[in-house]
Amino acid sequence: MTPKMTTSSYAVLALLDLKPWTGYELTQQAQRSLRYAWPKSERLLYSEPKKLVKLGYATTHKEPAGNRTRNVYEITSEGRQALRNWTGSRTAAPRIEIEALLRLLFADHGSTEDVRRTLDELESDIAEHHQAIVDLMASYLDGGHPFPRRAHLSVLFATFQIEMFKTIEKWIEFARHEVDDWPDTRDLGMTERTEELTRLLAQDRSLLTH
Amino acid sequence: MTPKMTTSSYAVLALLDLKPWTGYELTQQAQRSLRYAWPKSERLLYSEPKKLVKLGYATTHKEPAGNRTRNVYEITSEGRQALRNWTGSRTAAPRIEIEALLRLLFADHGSTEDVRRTLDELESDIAEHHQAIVDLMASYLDGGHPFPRRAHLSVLFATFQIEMFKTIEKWIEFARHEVDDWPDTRDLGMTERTEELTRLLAQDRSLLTH
DNA sequence: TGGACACTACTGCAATTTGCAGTAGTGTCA
DNA sequence: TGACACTACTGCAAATTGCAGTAGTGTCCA
Repeated sequence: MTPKMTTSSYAVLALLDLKPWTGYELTQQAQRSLRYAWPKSERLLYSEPKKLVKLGYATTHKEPAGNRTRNVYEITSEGRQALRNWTGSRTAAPRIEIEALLRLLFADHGSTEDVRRTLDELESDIAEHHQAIVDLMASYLDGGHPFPRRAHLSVLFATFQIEMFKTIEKWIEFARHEVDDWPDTRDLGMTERTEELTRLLAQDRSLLTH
Repeated sequence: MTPKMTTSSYAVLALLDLKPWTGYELTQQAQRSLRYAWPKSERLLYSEPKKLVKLGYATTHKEPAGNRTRNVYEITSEGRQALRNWTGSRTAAPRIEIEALLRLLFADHGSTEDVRRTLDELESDIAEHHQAIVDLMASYLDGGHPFPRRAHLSVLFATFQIEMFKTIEKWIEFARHEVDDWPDTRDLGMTERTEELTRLLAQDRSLLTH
Protein backbone atom coordinates (compact mmCIF):
# COMPACT_ATOMS: atom_id res chain seq x y z
CA MET A 1 0.00 0.00 0.00
CA THR A 2 1.45 3.37 -0.98
CA PRO A 3 0.82 6.00 1.68
CA LYS A 4 -1.64 8.81 1.12
CA MET A 5 -0.58 12.42 0.55
CA THR A 6 -2.19 14.62 3.17
CA THR A 7 -2.06 18.40 3.32
CA SER A 8 0.73 17.99 5.86
CA SER A 9 2.67 15.91 3.35
CA TYR A 10 2.38 18.69 0.78
CA ALA A 11 3.47 21.24 3.38
CA VAL A 12 6.68 19.30 4.02
CA LEU A 13 7.17 18.63 0.32
CA ALA A 14 6.88 22.37 -0.36
CA LEU A 15 9.58 23.04 2.23
CA LEU A 16 11.80 20.41 0.59
CA ASP A 17 11.34 22.22 -2.68
CA LEU A 18 13.15 25.23 -1.21
CA LYS A 19 16.28 23.28 -0.32
CA PRO A 20 17.35 19.95 1.20
CA TRP A 21 16.86 19.77 4.94
CA THR A 22 17.65 17.33 7.72
CA GLY A 23 14.70 15.85 9.59
CA TYR A 24 15.44 18.05 12.56
CA GLU A 25 15.66 21.23 10.51
CA LEU A 26 12.41 20.32 8.82
CA THR A 27 10.55 20.03 12.12
CA GLN A 28 12.02 23.30 13.40
CA GLN A 29 11.36 25.18 10.20
CA ALA A 30 7.83 23.84 9.82
CA GLN A 31 6.98 24.71 13.39
CA ARG A 32 8.42 28.20 13.10
CA SER A 33 7.07 29.22 9.74
CA LEU A 34 3.86 27.22 9.43
CA ARG A 35 2.69 27.35 13.02
CA TYR A 36 -0.08 29.87 12.34
CA ALA A 37 -1.45 28.35 9.18
CA TRP A 38 -0.79 24.66 9.60
CA PRO A 39 0.27 23.74 13.14
CA LYS A 40 1.51 20.16 13.32
CA SER A 41 3.31 18.17 15.98
CA GLU A 42 7.06 17.59 15.87
CA ARG A 43 6.36 13.87 15.77
CA LEU A 44 4.32 14.08 12.59
CA LEU A 45 6.84 16.39 10.98
CA TYR A 46 9.51 13.76 11.52
CA SER A 47 7.35 11.10 9.87
CA GLU A 48 6.25 13.00 6.79
CA PRO A 49 9.61 13.06 4.94
CA LYS A 50 9.87 9.28 5.35
CA LYS A 51 6.52 8.93 3.69
CA LEU A 52 7.69 11.18 0.87
CA VAL A 53 10.67 8.88 0.33
CA LYS A 54 8.35 5.84 0.16
CA LEU A 55 6.31 7.65 -2.49
CA GLY A 56 9.41 8.52 -4.50
CA TYR A 57 8.88 12.24 -3.93
CA ALA A 58 12.11 12.59 -1.95
CA THR A 59 15.42 10.83 -1.44
CA THR A 60 17.24 10.44 1.83
CA HIS A 61 20.80 9.84 2.90
CA LYS A 62 22.62 9.80 6.20
CA GLU A 63 25.18 12.49 6.76
CA PRO A 64 27.83 12.29 9.47
CA ALA A 65 27.63 14.98 12.11
CA GLY A 66 30.37 14.30 14.60
CA ASN A 67 29.72 11.04 16.33
CA ARG A 68 26.23 10.57 14.97
CA THR A 69 24.33 10.86 11.69
CA ARG A 70 21.54 13.06 10.44
CA ASN A 71 18.95 12.20 7.81
CA VAL A 72 19.07 14.58 4.89
CA TYR A 73 16.05 14.74 2.59
CA GLU A 74 15.95 16.06 -0.93
CA ILE A 75 13.02 16.49 -3.31
CA THR A 76 12.88 14.50 -6.57
CA SER A 77 11.44 15.58 -9.89
CA GLU A 78 8.41 13.36 -9.15
CA GLY A 79 8.05 15.35 -5.95
CA ARG A 80 8.11 18.63 -7.85
CA GLN A 81 5.49 17.24 -10.21
CA ALA A 82 3.28 16.21 -7.28
CA LEU A 83 3.56 19.73 -5.89
CA ARG A 84 2.37 21.21 -9.15
CA ASN A 85 -0.66 18.90 -9.08
CA TRP A 86 -1.51 19.88 -5.51
CA THR A 87 -3.84 22.63 -6.72
CA GLY A 88 -6.19 19.98 -8.04
CA SER A 89 -7.97 19.44 -4.74
CA ARG A 90 -10.39 21.79 -2.99
CA THR A 91 -8.92 23.86 -0.17
CA ALA A 92 -10.25 22.76 3.21
CA ALA A 93 -12.27 25.23 5.25
CA PRO A 94 -10.45 27.08 8.06
CA ARG A 95 -10.50 25.44 11.43
CA ILE A 96 -10.05 27.66 14.45
CA GLU A 97 -9.55 26.26 17.94
CA ILE A 98 -9.62 28.78 20.78
CA GLU A 99 -10.13 27.23 24.17
CA ALA A 100 -10.33 30.68 25.73
CA LEU A 101 -13.51 31.37 23.74
CA LEU A 102 -15.01 28.06 24.81
CA ARG A 103 -14.35 28.93 28.44
CA LEU A 104 -15.82 32.35 27.90
CA LEU A 105 -18.97 30.92 26.39
CA PHE A 106 -19.43 28.81 29.52
CA ALA A 107 -18.07 31.39 31.92
CA ASP A 108 -21.18 31.22 34.09
CA HIS A 109 -19.65 28.30 36.01
CA GLY A 110 -16.93 30.54 37.37
CA SER A 111 -16.34 34.07 38.61
CA THR A 112 -15.73 37.26 36.64
CA GLU A 113 -12.18 36.90 37.97
CA ASP A 114 -11.92 33.60 36.08
CA VAL A 115 -13.09 35.33 32.90
CA ARG A 116 -10.48 38.04 33.31
CA ARG A 117 -7.79 35.43 33.84
CA THR A 118 -8.87 33.58 30.69
CA LEU A 119 -8.69 36.86 28.75
CA ASP A 120 -5.22 37.52 30.20
CA GLU A 121 -4.02 34.08 29.15
CA LEU A 122 -5.36 34.55 25.64
CA GLU A 123 -3.76 37.98 25.48
CA SER A 124 -0.37 36.68 26.48
CA ASP A 125 -0.52 33.81 23.97
CA ILE A 126 -1.47 36.22 21.20
CA ALA A 127 1.11 38.81 22.25
CA GLU A 128 3.84 36.20 21.99
CA HIS A 129 2.84 35.17 18.48
CA HIS A 130 2.24 38.76 17.43
CA GLN A 131 5.69 39.83 18.58
CA ALA A 132 7.30 36.84 16.85
CA ILE A 133 5.85 37.87 13.48
CA VAL A 134 6.78 41.54 13.87
CA ASP A 135 10.32 40.53 14.83
CA LEU A 136 10.50 38.20 11.85
CA MET A 137 9.58 41.04 9.50
CA ALA A 138 12.15 43.30 11.18
CA SER A 139 14.82 40.63 10.74
CA TYR A 140 13.99 40.44 7.02
CA LEU A 141 14.78 44.14 6.73
CA ASP A 142 18.13 43.77 8.51
CA GLY A 143 19.31 40.32 7.55
CA GLY A 144 17.45 39.79 4.34
CA HIS A 145 14.82 37.23 3.51
CA PRO A 146 16.08 33.60 3.62
CA PHE A 147 14.37 32.96 0.28
CA PRO A 148 14.20 36.41 -1.31
CA ARG A 149 12.41 35.13 -4.39
CA ARG A 150 9.50 34.24 -2.15
CA ALA A 151 9.37 37.49 -0.21
CA HIS A 152 6.12 38.62 -1.85
CA LEU A 153 4.40 35.46 -0.57
CA SER A 154 5.80 35.74 2.97
CA VAL A 155 4.63 39.31 3.23
CA LEU A 156 1.08 38.49 2.22
CA PHE A 157 1.09 35.64 4.70
CA ALA A 158 2.45 37.83 7.50
CA THR A 159 -0.15 40.50 6.78
CA PHE A 160 -2.83 37.97 7.54
CA GLN A 161 -1.28 37.01 10.88
CA ILE A 162 -0.74 40.60 12.01
CA GLU A 163 -4.27 41.68 11.16
CA MET A 164 -5.68 38.63 12.88
CA PHE A 165 -3.69 39.27 16.05
CA LYS A 166 -4.63 42.95 16.09
CA THR A 167 -8.30 42.05 15.80
CA ILE A 168 -8.07 39.56 18.65
CA GLU A 169 -6.25 42.08 20.83
CA LYS A 170 -8.92 44.69 20.17
CA TRP A 171 -11.63 42.18 21.00
CA ILE A 172 -9.91 41.30 24.28
CA GLU A 173 -10.01 44.97 25.27
CA PHE A 174 -13.68 45.13 24.31
CA ALA A 175 -14.45 41.97 26.28
CA ARG A 176 -12.66 43.34 29.35
CA HIS A 177 -14.79 46.46 29.30
CA GLU A 178 -17.96 44.42 28.96
CA VAL A 179 -17.01 42.14 31.85
CA ASP A 180 -16.27 45.19 34.00
CA ASP A 181 -19.97 46.03 33.78
CA TRP A 182 -21.10 42.59 34.88
CA PRO A 183 -22.02 42.19 38.54
CA ASP A 184 -21.52 38.46 38.10
CA THR A 185 -21.02 35.90 35.31
CA ARG A 186 -24.45 34.34 35.72
CA ASP A 187 -28.02 35.12 34.90
CA LEU A 188 -27.28 38.53 33.53
CA GLY A 189 -29.87 37.82 30.87
CA MET A 190 -31.06 39.98 28.04
CA THR A 191 -30.12 43.38 29.39
CA GLU A 192 -30.52 46.54 27.36
CA ARG A 193 -26.81 46.45 26.62
CA THR A 194 -26.95 42.83 25.44
CA GLU A 195 -29.95 43.54 23.27
CA GLU A 196 -28.21 46.55 21.75
CA LEU A 197 -25.15 44.46 20.92
CA THR A 198 -27.29 41.66 19.49
CA ARG A 199 -29.02 44.20 17.25
CA LEU A 200 -25.72 45.58 16.00
CA LEU A 201 -24.38 42.09 15.32
CA ALA A 202 -27.57 41.12 13.48
CA GLN A 203 -26.86 44.14 11.27
CA ASP A 204 -23.31 42.85 10.83
CA ARG A 205 -21.86 45.99 12.41
CA SER A 206 -18.42 46.08 13.92
CA LEU A 207 -18.34 46.62 17.68
CA LEU A 208 -14.62 47.20 18.02
CA THR A 209 -14.27 50.49 16.18
CA HIS A 210 -14.16 53.41 18.56
CA MET B 1 -8.85 2.93 34.31
CA THR B 2 -11.04 5.99 34.58
CA PRO B 3 -11.03 8.02 31.35
CA LYS B 4 -9.36 11.40 31.20
CA MET B 5 -11.32 14.66 30.99
CA THR B 6 -10.26 16.57 27.90
CA THR B 7 -11.33 20.06 26.91
CA SER B 8 -13.86 18.40 24.62
CA SER B 9 -15.29 16.50 27.58
CA TYR B 10 -15.79 19.77 29.43
CA ALA B 11 -17.40 21.32 26.37
CA VAL B 12 -19.98 18.52 26.25
CA LEU B 13 -20.43 18.61 30.00
CA ALA B 14 -21.10 22.35 29.82
CA LEU B 15 -23.78 21.71 27.20
CA LEU B 16 -25.33 19.03 29.43
CA ASP B 17 -25.46 21.59 32.22
CA LEU B 18 -27.92 23.62 30.14
CA LYS B 19 -30.41 20.79 29.77
CA PRO B 20 -30.54 17.05 29.07
CA TRP B 21 -29.89 16.14 25.45
CA THR B 22 -29.90 13.03 23.32
CA GLY B 23 -26.61 11.98 21.75
CA TYR B 24 -27.78 13.18 18.38
CA GLU B 25 -28.89 16.57 19.68
CA LEU B 26 -25.57 16.94 21.45
CA THR B 27 -23.59 16.40 18.25
CA GLN B 28 -25.78 18.81 16.33
CA GLN B 29 -25.74 21.46 19.01
CA ALA B 30 -22.00 21.19 19.60
CA GLN B 31 -21.27 21.42 15.90
CA ARG B 32 -23.56 24.39 15.42
CA SER B 33 -22.63 26.45 18.45
CA LEU B 34 -19.04 25.47 19.11
CA ARG B 35 -17.82 25.06 15.56
CA TYR B 36 -15.79 28.27 15.56
CA ALA B 37 -14.19 27.94 18.96
CA TRP B 38 -13.89 24.21 19.41
CA PRO B 39 -14.56 22.27 16.20
CA LYS B 40 -14.84 18.55 16.86
CA SER B 41 -15.95 15.60 14.77
CA GLU B 42 -19.42 14.17 15.09
CA ARG B 43 -17.85 10.85 15.99
CA LEU B 44 -16.03 12.26 19.00
CA LEU B 45 -19.10 14.17 20.12
CA TYR B 46 -21.01 10.89 20.22
CA SER B 47 -18.31 9.31 22.39
CA GLU B 48 -17.85 12.09 24.94
CA PRO B 49 -21.16 11.71 26.80
CA LYS B 50 -20.45 7.98 27.24
CA LYS B 51 -17.18 8.89 28.90
CA LEU B 52 -18.99 11.34 31.16
CA VAL B 53 -21.31 8.54 32.26
CA LYS B 54 -18.31 6.33 33.08
CA LEU B 55 -16.89 9.13 35.21
CA GLY B 56 -20.18 9.62 37.04
CA TYR B 57 -20.60 13.12 35.62
CA ALA B 58 -23.74 12.18 33.67
CA THR B 59 -26.46 9.57 33.65
CA THR B 60 -27.99 7.99 30.58
CA HIS B 61 -31.23 6.26 29.74
CA LYS B 62 -32.85 5.02 26.59
CA GLU B 63 -35.98 6.78 25.48
CA PRO B 64 -38.39 5.26 22.96
CA ALA B 65 -38.79 7.24 19.76
CA GLY B 66 -41.22 5.36 17.54
CA ASN B 67 -39.64 2.07 16.57
CA ARG B 68 -36.22 2.86 17.92
CA THR B 69 -34.56 4.33 21.02
CA ARG B 70 -32.48 7.41 21.69
CA ASN B 71 -29.84 7.85 24.39
CA VAL B 72 -30.71 10.69 26.71
CA TYR B 73 -27.91 12.16 28.84
CA GLU B 74 -28.28 14.22 31.99
CA ILE B 75 -25.64 15.93 34.14
CA THR B 76 -25.14 14.81 37.78
CA SER B 77 -24.14 16.95 40.75
CA GLU B 78 -20.63 15.48 40.47
CA GLY B 79 -20.66 16.71 36.88
CA ARG B 80 -21.61 20.20 37.99
CA GLN B 81 -18.82 20.11 40.56
CA ALA B 82 -16.33 19.04 37.89
CA LEU B 83 -17.43 21.96 35.73
CA ARG B 84 -16.77 24.41 38.54
CA ASN B 85 -13.25 23.00 38.92
CA TRP B 86 -12.55 23.32 35.21
CA THR B 87 -10.99 26.77 35.68
CA GLY B 88 -8.10 25.15 37.54
CA SER B 89 -6.13 24.34 34.37
CA ARG B 90 -4.32 26.77 32.08
CA THR B 91 -6.17 27.69 28.89
CA ALA B 92 -4.50 26.20 25.81
CA ALA B 93 -3.09 28.57 23.20
CA PRO B 94 -5.22 29.19 20.09
CA ARG B 95 -4.63 26.87 17.20
CA ILE B 96 -5.50 28.13 13.76
CA GLU B 97 -5.56 25.87 10.71
CA ILE B 98 -6.05 27.61 7.38
CA GLU B 99 -5.09 25.50 4.41
CA ALA B 100 -5.74 28.43 2.09
CA LEU B 101 -2.88 30.33 3.77
CA LEU B 102 -0.57 27.36 3.43
CA ARG B 103 -1.32 27.15 -0.28
CA LEU B 104 -0.79 30.87 -0.60
CA LEU B 105 2.59 30.67 1.11
CA PHE B 106 3.65 28.09 -1.47
CA ALA B 107 1.74 29.61 -4.35
CA ASP B 108 4.85 29.72 -6.52
CA HIS B 109 4.14 26.16 -7.66
CA GLY B 110 0.98 27.27 -9.41
CA SER B 111 -0.43 30.16 -11.41
CA THR B 112 -1.86 33.46 -10.22
CA GLU B 113 -5.15 31.92 -11.31
CA ASP B 114 -4.65 29.18 -8.70
CA VAL B 115 -4.05 31.84 -6.05
CA ARG B 116 -7.23 33.63 -6.99
CA ARG B 117 -9.15 30.38 -6.81
CA THR B 118 -7.74 29.64 -3.36
CA LEU B 119 -8.79 33.12 -2.22
CA ASP B 120 -12.27 32.55 -3.67
CA GLU B 121 -12.59 29.26 -1.82
CA LEU B 122 -11.52 30.84 1.45
CA GLU B 123 -13.91 33.71 0.85
CA SER B 124 -16.85 31.42 0.29
CA ASP B 125 -16.06 29.33 3.40
CA ILE B 126 -15.82 32.49 5.48
CA ALA B 127 -18.94 34.04 3.94
CA GLU B 128 -20.95 30.97 4.86
CA HIS B 129 -19.83 31.06 8.50
CA HIS B 130 -20.16 34.83 8.67
CA GLN B 131 -23.73 34.73 7.39
CA ALA B 132 -24.61 31.92 9.79
CA ILE B 133 -23.56 34.03 12.80
CA VAL B 134 -25.37 37.15 11.60
CA ASP B 135 -28.51 35.08 11.00
CA LEU B 136 -28.21 33.54 14.44
CA MET B 137 -28.09 36.98 16.05
CA ALA B 138 -31.08 38.08 13.97
CA SER B 139 -33.02 34.99 15.09
CA TYR B 140 -32.30 35.88 18.73
CA LEU B 141 -33.98 39.23 18.17
CA ASP B 142 -37.08 37.65 16.63
CA GLY B 143 -37.40 34.33 18.38
CA GLY B 144 -35.56 35.03 21.57
CA HIS B 145 -32.40 33.46 22.88
CA PRO B 146 -32.73 29.72 23.66
CA PHE B 147 -30.99 30.29 27.01
CA PRO B 148 -31.74 33.95 27.75
CA ARG B 149 -29.77 33.91 30.99
CA ARG B 150 -26.66 33.28 28.95
CA ALA B 151 -27.30 35.91 26.30
CA HIS B 152 -24.50 38.18 27.55
CA LEU B 153 -22.00 35.35 26.98
CA SER B 154 -23.30 34.46 23.52
CA VAL B 155 -23.06 38.05 22.41
CA LEU B 156 -19.44 38.41 23.48
CA PHE B 157 -18.67 35.14 21.72
CA ALA B 158 -20.45 36.21 18.54
CA THR B 159 -18.63 39.55 18.55
CA PHE B 160 -15.38 37.66 18.31
CA GLN B 161 -16.54 35.61 15.34
CA ILE B 162 -17.92 38.57 13.42
CA GLU B 163 -14.79 40.67 13.88
CA MET B 164 -12.63 37.74 12.88
CA PHE B 165 -14.62 37.12 9.72
CA LYS B 166 -14.62 40.81 8.80
CA THR B 167 -10.84 40.93 9.18
CA ILE B 168 -10.36 37.86 6.99
CA GLU B 169 -12.69 39.27 4.34
CA LYS B 170 -10.76 42.54 4.30
CA TRP B 171 -7.50 40.65 3.99
CA ILE B 172 -8.85 38.64 1.06
CA GLU B 173 -9.64 41.89 -0.74
CA PHE B 174 -6.17 43.19 0.03
CA ALA B 175 -4.58 39.95 -1.18
CA ARG B 176 -6.56 40.08 -4.43
CA HIS B 177 -5.28 43.57 -5.16
CA GLU B 178 -1.72 42.50 -4.48
CA VAL B 179 -1.99 39.46 -6.72
CA ASP B 180 -3.40 41.66 -9.48
CA ASP B 181 -0.04 43.41 -9.58
CA TRP B 182 1.95 40.19 -9.87
CA PRO B 183 3.05 39.22 -13.38
CA ASP B 184 3.48 35.68 -12.10
CA THR B 185 3.56 33.80 -8.78
CA ARG B 186 7.29 33.09 -8.89
CA ASP B 187 10.54 34.92 -8.39
CA LEU B 188 8.94 38.28 -7.84
CA GLY B 189 11.53 38.86 -5.16
CA MET B 190 12.04 41.86 -2.95
CA THR B 191 10.33 44.50 -5.04
CA GLU B 192 9.86 48.03 -3.79
CA ARG B 193 6.28 47.19 -2.93
CA THR B 194 7.27 44.09 -0.95
CA GLU B 195 9.94 46.02 0.89
CA GLU B 196 7.45 48.74 1.75
CA LEU B 197 5.00 46.20 3.12
CA THR B 198 7.74 44.44 5.10
CA ARG B 199 8.72 47.78 6.63
CA LEU B 200 5.13 48.53 7.64
CA LEU B 201 4.69 45.07 9.15
CA ALA B 202 7.97 45.37 11.05
CA GLN B 203 6.49 48.55 12.54
CA ASP B 204 3.34 46.56 13.37
CA ARG B 205 1.21 48.79 11.15
CA SER B 206 -2.11 47.66 9.78
CA LEU B 207 -2.21 47.27 6.00
CA LEU B 208 -5.94 46.80 5.64
CA THR B 209 -7.14 50.24 6.68
CA HIS B 210 -7.78 52.42 3.68
C1' DT C 1 37.71 19.99 34.90
C1' DG C 2 33.60 18.09 35.55
C1' DG C 3 28.71 18.43 36.32
C1' DA C 4 24.44 20.58 35.12
C1' DC C 5 21.62 21.87 31.60
C1' DA C 6 20.05 23.16 27.14
C1' DC C 7 20.06 21.87 22.46
C1' DT C 8 20.56 18.55 18.56
C1' DA C 9 18.47 14.47 16.45
C1' DC C 10 15.77 11.42 16.43
C1' DT C 11 12.33 6.65 17.46
C1' DG C 12 8.61 3.86 19.72
C1' DC C 13 4.27 3.44 21.49
C1' DA C 14 -0.13 4.48 23.58
C1' DA C 15 -3.92 7.46 23.43
C1' DT C 16 -6.73 10.77 21.01
C1' DT C 17 -9.28 12.23 17.14
C1' DT C 18 -10.96 11.96 12.45
C1' DG C 19 -13.12 10.09 8.37
C1' DC C 20 -15.82 7.07 6.42
C1' DA C 21 -18.76 3.28 5.78
C1' DG C 22 -22.54 0.84 7.41
C1' DT C 23 -27.15 0.05 9.65
C1' DA C 24 -31.73 1.18 10.32
C1' DG C 25 -35.96 3.77 11.28
C1' DT C 26 -38.77 8.31 9.92
C1' DG C 27 -40.85 12.10 7.19
C1' DT C 28 -42.05 14.14 2.85
C1' DC C 29 -42.71 15.15 -1.72
C1' DA C 30 -43.99 13.78 -6.39
C1' DT D 1 -44.59 3.83 -3.60
C1' DG D 2 -40.06 5.03 -4.51
C1' DA D 3 -36.48 8.30 -3.91
C1' DC D 4 -34.23 11.04 -0.86
C1' DA D 5 -33.10 13.64 3.16
C1' DC D 6 -32.93 13.44 7.99
C1' DT D 7 -32.67 11.03 12.52
C1' DA D 8 -29.66 8.20 15.42
C1' DC D 9 -26.26 6.01 16.04
C1' DT D 10 -21.69 2.18 15.95
C1' DG D 11 -17.34 0.04 14.20
C1' DC D 12 -12.99 0.34 12.36
C1' DA D 13 -8.92 2.05 10.03
C1' DA D 14 -6.04 5.86 9.50
C1' DA D 15 -4.20 10.32 10.96
C1' DT D 16 -2.24 12.87 14.64
C1' DT D 17 -0.62 13.91 19.23
C1' DG D 18 1.87 13.46 23.51
C1' DC D 19 5.19 11.67 25.96
C1' DA D 20 8.97 9.03 27.27
C1' DG D 21 13.27 7.38 26.02
C1' DT D 22 18.02 7.38 23.87
C1' DA D 23 22.18 9.53 22.87
C1' DG D 24 25.62 12.86 21.28
C1' DT D 25 27.10 18.15 21.55
C1' DG D 26 28.05 22.83 23.35
C1' DT D 27 28.47 26.06 27.01
C1' DC D 28 28.72 28.04 31.29
C1' DC D 29 29.97 28.21 35.99
C1' DA D 30 32.18 26.86 40.08
